[in-house]
Amino acid sequence: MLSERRLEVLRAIVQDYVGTEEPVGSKALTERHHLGVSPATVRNDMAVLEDEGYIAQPHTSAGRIPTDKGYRLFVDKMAGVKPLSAAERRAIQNFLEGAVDLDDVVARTVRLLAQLTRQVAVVQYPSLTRSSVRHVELLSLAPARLMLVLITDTGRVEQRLIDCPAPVTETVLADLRARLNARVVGRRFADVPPLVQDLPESFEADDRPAVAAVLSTLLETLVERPEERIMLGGAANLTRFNHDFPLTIRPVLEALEEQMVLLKLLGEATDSAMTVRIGHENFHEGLNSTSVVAVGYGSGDEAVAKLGVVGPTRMDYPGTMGAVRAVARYVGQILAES
Amino acid sequence: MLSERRLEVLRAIVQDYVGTEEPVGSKALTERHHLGVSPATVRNDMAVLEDEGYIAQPHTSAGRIPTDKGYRLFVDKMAGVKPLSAAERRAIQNFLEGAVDLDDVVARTVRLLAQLTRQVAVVQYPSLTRSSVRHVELLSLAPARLMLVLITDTGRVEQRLIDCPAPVTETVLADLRARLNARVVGRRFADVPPLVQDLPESFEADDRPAVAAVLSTLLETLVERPEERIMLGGAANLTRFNHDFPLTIRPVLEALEEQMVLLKLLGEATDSAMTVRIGHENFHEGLNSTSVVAVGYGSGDEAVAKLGVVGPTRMDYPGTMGAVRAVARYVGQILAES
DNA sequence: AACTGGCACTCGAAACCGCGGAGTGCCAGG
DNA sequence: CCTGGCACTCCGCGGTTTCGAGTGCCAGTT
Repeated sequence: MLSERRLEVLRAIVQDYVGTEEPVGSKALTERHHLGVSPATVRNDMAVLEDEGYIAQPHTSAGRIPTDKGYRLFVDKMAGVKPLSAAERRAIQNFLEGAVDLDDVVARTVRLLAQLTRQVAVVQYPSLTRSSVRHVELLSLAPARLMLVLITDTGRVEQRLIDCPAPVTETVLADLRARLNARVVGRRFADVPPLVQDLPESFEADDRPAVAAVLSTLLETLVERPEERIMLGGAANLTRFNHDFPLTIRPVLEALEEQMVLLKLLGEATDSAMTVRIGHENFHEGLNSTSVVAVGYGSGDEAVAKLGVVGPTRMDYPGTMGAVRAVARYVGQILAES
Repeated sequence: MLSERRLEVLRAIVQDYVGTEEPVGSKALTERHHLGVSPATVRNDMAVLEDEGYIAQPHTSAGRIPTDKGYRLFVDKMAGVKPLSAAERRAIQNFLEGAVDLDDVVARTVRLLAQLTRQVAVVQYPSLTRSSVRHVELLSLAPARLMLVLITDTGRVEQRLIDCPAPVTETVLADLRARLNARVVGRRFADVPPLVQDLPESFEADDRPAVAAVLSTLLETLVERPEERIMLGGAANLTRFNHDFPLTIRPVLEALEEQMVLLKLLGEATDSAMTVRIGHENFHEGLNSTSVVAVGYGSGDEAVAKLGVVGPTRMDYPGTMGAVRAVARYVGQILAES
């Protein structure tokens, strides 16, 4: 176990390094923080911290920088979540309230997060699988061609084209529309399948194939396509750090273009606890010197999607966590209102 | 006027520079291209080309690189549009045909363009203002709360919430829905306003405010919100060039995050001719060493939106133009089919 | 035992230097 | 009008030097 002062030294190192982006030495430490001990003592502490793997030297006789393990200890034991200022909160609220539809909410959220944290922001669209049906609409575009429009309680709209095996009359369509809505409105997506299974049987034999086609498309949309959409922004912030590396920015940009990677980045945890993944804790090569701060958000009590930021491991964790949490809350509010 | 051979020299310089990314000298030129003259002669030609402003030296006694003006002459007079190989065409077709909805079409198009050109791809969603109405749907979410869903012939779907001043009965709603569709389906957006102006008058006085609310939201969606959405991809390609400059990648990334800038980049020309804007021809600072190749695409004869790529001025213009044009065509086809 | 001042040592970053070579401009001759 | 030759320029590269921040260790103090 590390003594109290050693922890204090680690904290000081993290803070200084985050600020200056340069390895921090014993002398600078004692000057900028009043630790009440001499540089020599700090050096001894540093040697211990290094043995334990919390800090490292880029090369002999340079200052120390925190390791992933060091950052981990920092966020677990020492870093609070810095709340935002009142002004910031108001700005968030105002900015998000101007949104006209779901796309706009997500777009604004991304911008907001990127600006607030000065890092790359990632926002997942409210997931289909965790939300519920507000309305199902069926439109006839041509005699044997329908469009299915699905509206969720989070304001998301999905549409699908359906080619029917046979023409469908308006009356049948209206009938189907009414029954469908009666059964599924208000239901969670996952609960829908059993509720509509027997629907075709209540129609004339001639119409059953068409009804079946509609249902299969509906179920496909609801369940079988967990393809989640994601929006990201603030990529320009990648250039703020990384003075040394087009070398390191490259794989990050590549990773950020992969929807799958982004989804995994945000994590699959369904509860709304904030997760911080640091450096090598990220499974993905090329994200080994980045950290991800993510949290769920939702219109109600439960999270329907996640959002977060990815930045260099040397980030201001308390500040970033504060911003992420605050934005998630406000987005949740906005979604609940619409 | 430049002699035939001087043009040939310019072409050779452009091609070599695009390939090697290094200033090209007279000797290398005569070796790689059989110009039939000696290096000394080429040097004289180069001197002339430099006087005319088509090429420049990074510093005395270095090779030459093309200026923006040089590239301009190159694409105007010398560069054809390199057609894609049959294999590439097939790949495009296959890839785009897998799309399930408009979002997916756009997403796939962006990927495709980025991969094909190895540059940053920009695709504008089919514009609202230039497309026509396929269907208007009205849903009642609560007694005095409606949702308007608008489906365009390009498959785009817009939805809006409407708060009505008074509750609306289902019959009135059905009536309104039917009349609305009868009047506007198949119409271009711009033509809609006069067609619905007198609609409120045909309803009971009690319902007119609600009808008016619906109409105003509809018109707002059709006309007053020319906010276009844009998707981009392939940002990682920015790192392929620019070995020298995180300095130059920064402003580009920033510019690419501004929807407005992107829209202007694609240009406002409504016809489907391809535009190439080179270096300083771009109004925007920070895009001064990038070129933009853009072209309109559409489901029919007329362009409903644009797409293109942005890359370094030293790009393979014929190849890029070929890819952009081909992708635009196939996307047009796909949209027409859906 | 814990802390401190002192000291020799290490090693990267920056400055400096010299050189090779690609490329140029110019000129005189075909 | 083209060409070979020639002197010149300057960048890029590798090696050396210097400088200084920072370290580890030790002996001395509290």
